[in-house]
Order: sequence, then structure tokens, then C-alpha cells
Amino acid sequence: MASASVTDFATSDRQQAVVTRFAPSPTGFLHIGGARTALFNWLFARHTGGKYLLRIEDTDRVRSTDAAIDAIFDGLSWLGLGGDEEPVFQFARSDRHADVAHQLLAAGHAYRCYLTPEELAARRELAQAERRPFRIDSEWRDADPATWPEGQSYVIRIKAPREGETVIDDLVQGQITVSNREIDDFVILRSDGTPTYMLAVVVDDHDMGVTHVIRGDDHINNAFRQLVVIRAMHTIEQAAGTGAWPDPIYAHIPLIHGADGAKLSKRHGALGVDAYRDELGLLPEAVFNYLLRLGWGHGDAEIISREEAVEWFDITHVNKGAARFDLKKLLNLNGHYLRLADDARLTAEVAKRLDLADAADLALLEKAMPVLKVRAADLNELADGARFLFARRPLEPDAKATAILTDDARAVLAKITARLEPATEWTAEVLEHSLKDLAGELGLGLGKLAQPLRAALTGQTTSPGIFDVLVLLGRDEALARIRDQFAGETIG
RNA sequence: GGCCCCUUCGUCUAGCGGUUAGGACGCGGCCCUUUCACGGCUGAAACACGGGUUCGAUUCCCGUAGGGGUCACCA
Repeated sequence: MASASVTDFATSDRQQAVVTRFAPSPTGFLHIGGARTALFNWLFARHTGGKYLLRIEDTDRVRSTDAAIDAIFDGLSWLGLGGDEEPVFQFARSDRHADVAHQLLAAGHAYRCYLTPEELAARRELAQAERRPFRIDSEWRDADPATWPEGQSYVIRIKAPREGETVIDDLVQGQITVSNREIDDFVILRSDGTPTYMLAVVVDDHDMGVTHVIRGDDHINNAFRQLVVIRAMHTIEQAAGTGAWPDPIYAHIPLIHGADGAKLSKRHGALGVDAYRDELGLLPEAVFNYLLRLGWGHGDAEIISREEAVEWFDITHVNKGAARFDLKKLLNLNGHYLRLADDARLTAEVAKRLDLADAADLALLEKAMPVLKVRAADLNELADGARFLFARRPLEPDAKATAILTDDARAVLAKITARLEPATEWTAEVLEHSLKDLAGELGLGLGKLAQPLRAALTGQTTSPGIFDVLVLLGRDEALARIRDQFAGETIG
């Protein structure tokens, strides 16, 4: 950098610096597909040393809610995908959008269209009835501005080219070509003077300096329409010598499909990332890793850290086809990260789920965490597995545990009690020795002792290693739980 | 229906003209083991189909079939 002059920086480096953005509309929670789009934008920016921005597309005033905005920010920050700068709120910029619409109008790249929604609907129906493709073909397109009626409701439509074709060199999809006949004169400013999405995106992307537009491939068709506005504004700016509106570089990433192969949507299996966190009990690093591997791979790598992801990510290697969402694999990945996770962190998560606040309880939970976390795939399972530690005597064994606690088993428990009671040291090693000795003396397998013991101590048939359980519970509690199972009974 | 895109094990993917088509999840078996897990080993499992191009196609091209996306004064 020492050799680069200030001018070099201003004219070349700065112009080439990558700027990406994630632009959700706050009409619902941040779903898994949106999260992945954010992830890919973030990764591309990080990988190239560029910037990653956020923009809330809240121009739909009736459907946008503050709750949704909060949910989106919340979800993004949980995944570590917050923007590099303060987010832009699109609605706050509608004056600017309208200005651009009027510039386009003044320069003859757009026109007032007085067609009513009803007329349009009628034409659309007619076209449908005649089984002919419908294209808006407004007679106002070439009307002399002098003939524009005043005091009548109108929209501003962009004048899309009618000849030729438009080509996009998409980083993911490759070259896509569309005949300009397919692009109609869409509305850029509504009759109430508010901008449409198609206008707003283009203006905001330009003003924010966005160089790379990475979004779902359901936007491919929009790219061609947006390019019409971009090129028209570029022409205007160039003529006036006021600047430039370069075409952004597009990367349309494939959508995520549900298990049935159809687009994941709010009403079709998509959950908010908050549900993945709160209801499914997943860890953000697992979701991050899983989303990364959906549509992209790096050799045989499965477990990929953030740092590796940033280093290896290559947008041009993202697959073109949609990927199906597989919860099983996500869960497996989550189990992996769970076992790696810090005990204190997991303790806090589980405490939340079990409503534990007492210091002694928390200490016990954390002490048990190493043996608890190896057998859980998510936070809910982890919490379930920890529950026995805090159960109140006398325990109520579940059905399977009850089945194990036969009279014979109770007799064994009595013998175990007699053997363990005198123990001076209550450690896993000592306990293991004495129980193995006892098993040998009784001519039984260790399992014959361990399963009844587990049932008595935890009320369940699965738990961490039985000696760990004994130690975790402590001598008094453990012996008391065992006695509870045969107390007051005549043992043969 | 028009337009656009896609197609490797059930699923996610590696492959970028010559491979015994690799890995992961899931599934089966074995080992470890007091249970459940973890871990290790192992097995079954894929290039949609048809034409080209080429000495040679999973890989390049064209069709067919199947799938997806999109066709608003929503974003």
C-alpha cells in the first residue's frame, strides 16, 4: 500500500472494493433461506476484504412490522452476520426514489401511464382467455407529455427496450440471456407517489455503492428488469457528467427446498432462525456450518470453521441447483458442535430450559456437563438428559425403568446398598471396584447391577455412566434414591 | 401456458475428458461398552434418458423427460 498513491486508491482500489448487502423485507421472521443469503453475502465480502451491508426493505407499509425487523436483526446477530455499518431503512429513502423516478420521467426514459388497475386486469384476463402471453403494452408509452391529463391518477412506468436481448454474466448461474420482448414496462412509481421495489432496490444499491448483488435465484427475472432502470440512469448521469450507474455483478444463489423438493416458504416448512435456536435447541455455529454446505462444498470438508469458510468460500463454486433441507444432517452437525462447546456456555443454556438459578444447581449441572453432552444432539436433549440431577425424591420411574425394577432387581439394590454404605471414598474408581466385586460375588454381569441402579438413581433407562451418576448425585442422595426403591418391603 | 434455470448414492456434496466415481448425513453389520450415546471399522447405495463431439465422456454440445423459479401499482 505504501507505493499506491492517494489517486490510485480513489480511482481504482476504491471502485473495486467489494460491497455486498443483505436486503430482507420485514414481513415475517428471518427464515433459513434468508439466513443463507445473508451468509453468502457475508462470506463473499469477508473473503474479498469488502464490506457487507444490511438494508431493511420496509416499503410495504402494511406488511412490514417492527417485530419482524427485530426478529431479523436478532437472527442475524445470533449467527454472527450483523452488517458492517448501520442498516439502511428503505422506506426512509422514498423521497430519493421518487426523485429518480422523476428524473427518468424528465429524460423520457419513463412515462405517465393512466391505465387503471381494472383496465389492466381486464386485458390480462382477455390475454389469458385467448391463451396468449400477456405483456403490458400501454398506449401512454409514446404519448406526448403535453397530452398527459392533469388531476387524473397515474403511475410512472419505465420504458423498457423492445428490441434485442439482455445478457447477464451471473457469478453462479453463468450467462443468462433474455429477449427484451419479455421485459415489460413495469411500474416504478405508484399512483400514490410511492416507489416500487423494482425502483427502490436499484436506487439503494447504487447509493450504497453495492458492487455485488447476491440473492436468491427467484430474483433472476427481476435482474433483467432492474437493469433497465440502471442503464437508463447510467445514460442520464453520463450525459450530465454527474456520475455513473454501473451494472452490479450478480450472483443468484439457488433456493433451499423442503424435503419434498418445493421452495421453502413460511407456510411451507420454513422456520424462523429463532425457532432453530429456541425450539430445536441448535447452536449457531452448527447452523452456520450446515447452511454453508448447502449448495457449496470444499473437497471432503464437512466441519468447517468460520475462519476456514472465509478463506475457502468461492461464490463461483456455488451449485446452481436447489438443495433440500435435511434436518437429520443439521442435527448431526449440531451434536458435533455441542460436544465441542464450552461447559459453562452449555450450562447456561440448559439452566434456561430447566429454570435453574440456584448456584449449587448450576455448579452440579456444569460438573455433569462433560458426561451429559456426549449423548445429546441438541440443547433440548441435553436438558432432558440433565433432568434427573434435579429430580425430587422419591423418584417416579418411567415405564421402562419400572419394568426393570422387578423384585429380583430390588433385592440386588438392597445388596448394593449394603455394599456401598460403608464406602469411605465416594469416587468413580472406588465405586466401580466395589460394584464389580459385588457382581463377581453374586455371579452376575455388571449389567444386572447397573441397570436397576440406573433406574433407581435416574428413573430412566439411559443416563451417563452409572459410576458418574453415583458421584454426581453424591453419597447421601444416591443411597437415598436406591433405598426408596425397596424401603418398607420385605426383600427375600 | 410464456420465459428463465437446474439434473452425481434416499439427502448434502467432491469431480472440472482417462478415477476401483471420493466424503458426509441417514440406513445395515462388527468392535468398544453397565444403558444410551460418542468413537473406530465395515457394507449396501449415484453419474435421468437419447443423440452427437472425441481415441476416450459423469465431465463439452443438442434434444427428451423430470424438477424448480418467475410472470402485481408485494418484496
